[in-house]
Amino acid sequence: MSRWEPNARGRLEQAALALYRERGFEQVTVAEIAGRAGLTERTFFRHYADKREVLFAGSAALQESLVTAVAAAPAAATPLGAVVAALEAVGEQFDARRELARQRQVVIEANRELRERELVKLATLADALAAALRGRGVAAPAADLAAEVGIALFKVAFVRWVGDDGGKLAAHVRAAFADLRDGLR
Amino acid sequence: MSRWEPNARGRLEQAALALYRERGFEQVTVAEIAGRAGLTERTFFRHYADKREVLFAGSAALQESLVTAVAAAPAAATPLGAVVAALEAVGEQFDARRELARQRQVVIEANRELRERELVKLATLADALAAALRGRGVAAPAADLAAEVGIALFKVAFVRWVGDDGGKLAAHVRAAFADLRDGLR
DNA sequence: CTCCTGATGTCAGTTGCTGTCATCAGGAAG
DNA sequence: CTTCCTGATGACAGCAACTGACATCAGGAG
Repeated sequence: MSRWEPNARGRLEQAALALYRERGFEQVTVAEIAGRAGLTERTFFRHYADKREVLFAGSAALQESLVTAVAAAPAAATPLGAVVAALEAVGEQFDARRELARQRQVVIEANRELRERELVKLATLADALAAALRGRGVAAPAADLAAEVGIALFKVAFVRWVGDDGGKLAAHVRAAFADLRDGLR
Repeated sequence: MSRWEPNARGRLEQAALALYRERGFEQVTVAEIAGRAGLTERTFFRHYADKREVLFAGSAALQESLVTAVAAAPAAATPLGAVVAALEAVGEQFDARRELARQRQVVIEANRELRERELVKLATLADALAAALRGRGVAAPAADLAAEVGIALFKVAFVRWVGDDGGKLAAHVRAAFADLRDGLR
């Protein structure tokens, strides 16, 4: 038996989401989150760089999945096509945790600093996507553009998915992509 | 003659940019900025909500210009076409202050919190563009998509413009738009 | 002349975040 | 078994961002 309760990070994330939902991000102190998780404030900051980051622990895994999926897209796919395929592929990760994603999104949208942080995560995803595209031989300017537009599609699709009980995220990604094609016709 | 030196905001903005360039955003305290501007820390926070915001004073004017330009686009223009036309129209505002924009961008890119704030400003612009499009009778989903994609084009064009001495921003916007069309062919 | 307004100063306080050192269970090495 | 080391944690002091409350006072309105 180990000296401390296991899964400190998980406890911190749960405590933080619960408290943010109860009273709002600004009304919660880091000391309270740590206390509910049976830890101290100092330990919170050893696991998360700041008070916002605790809500974005999953973004690294998402990025990895996306990059892998881009690399695995058919060789004949266009840059944007590969990105869209990758976005569709990770859709299941969201579908499986619908309720958690919804709660998290409500908290994020209620606070400016959290919206800020989310945008940074999306921009980081765009950078990673662009790098993955370059790895497929796509030239840098085209890779940047496809990645940015892909993230724009994802943002639109995600909003529609959160508001659509039961629908699959991948379907919304495909729909947004189709809308873009139509809009450019 | 008035009681205080005029243009307190302008002095704060100049002092902040100068200090951020000299030592980097994190190494500068708000008290120092205020001191260089002949004011106190408390007064700084009366003009700007936080230490980052002082670098983004111009974004409100930019948003207003963009919204006006979208409203003024030809009635026959597609949603994305109207957004692109608006982006081209505001290009001159940037061309006229090339060096200032460049210095500001160097400071912003050197710091994570500032990059975060910039993304928020761009997202806010996207929201305003979408609203302006709805004002032209564009349905909400198409308006959101055109606005997001328009901002994606702007981000790409801006990066290219900053790295291209002498080129006009509007030209880079047109080029990015053309690239997108080509990529979807 | 008086009163009011608005930009500023002063000061105390909360909290996010960091540096530093102490603690101590359990595994590795002897 | 004893010793040493490692890694996660706690304890504590401190800085700086940001806020609320109250004071100040030049100049305009009346």
